Amino acid sequence: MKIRDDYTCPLEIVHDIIRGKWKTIILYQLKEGPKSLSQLEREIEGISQKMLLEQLAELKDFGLVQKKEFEGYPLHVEYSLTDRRGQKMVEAVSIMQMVGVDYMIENNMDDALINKGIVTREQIDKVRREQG
Amino acid sequence: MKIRDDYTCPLEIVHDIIRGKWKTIILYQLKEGPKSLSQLEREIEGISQKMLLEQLAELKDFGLVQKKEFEGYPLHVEYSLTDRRGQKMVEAVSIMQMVGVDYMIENNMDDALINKGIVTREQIDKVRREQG
DNA sequence: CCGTATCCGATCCGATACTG
DNA sequence: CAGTATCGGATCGGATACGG
Repeated sequence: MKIRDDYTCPLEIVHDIIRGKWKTIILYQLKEGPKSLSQLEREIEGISQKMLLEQLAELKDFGLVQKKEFEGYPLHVEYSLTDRRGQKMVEAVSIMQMVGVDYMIENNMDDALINKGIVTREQIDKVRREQG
Repeated sequence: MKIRDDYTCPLEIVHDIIRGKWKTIILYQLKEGPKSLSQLEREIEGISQKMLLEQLAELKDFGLVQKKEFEGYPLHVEYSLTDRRGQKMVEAVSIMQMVGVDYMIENNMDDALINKGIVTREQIDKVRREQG
């Protein structure tokens, strides 16, 4: 994915960014704070190093993620959300997360949610009562 | 794009939905209210009927969009956001829109924004002063 | 006006091998 | 640990034609 330079609609460009397979998950992981490449690689199940690096580079180009490199060996870098756009974008991602939870509850995928500690049985029951 | 049935992470599924080329724009258009197919086709520049129908079907499968069919000729249908998930998702899309605007302003793509009536010169100047 | 089917090039992404 | 390069299959999306 290459960021063009002739966008006429803001959504177009954001969408070009978000469509990569791993971007939302990466942003969501970085919500917890700065992380190293290997850390992200461990925490994001199924991602390859190549993909991770590619997606991070694009997020950086778009000003959602910034990179800090430390001197010395072993090499160490830290990726984190940018103050303005990165943080803002994570707000959107967080809402999308809620929408996903809603869908999973409605379609009886509760177990996966509970196993991952994303919600508790009690919260699901509450939502169920509200939905009817 | 097919919605799987073995998701373990809410973001995964939302991302599967959002990655299609036109979904965010369709959702954003529907924010204004129910619209017919042909109306959407006219308003979304560059989209083909095939794509529009495909994406609408997926949005419907995921419970973001609902469809209402009217009797008689000429045929008429109305697509609209669903009350809970559709409306919620558009909140996320709106935030993404803001992020896109931010990017375009920072990268001197003001003209496109102003031409489309998305923001005014004054608003941009204000943002510029805040950003420095 | 609304919807389905097919064909085909563009792109995405995973695996793998290699460098500083 | 962090990053680059390449290759090939899978998927996506545009064009086009056809049907209710």
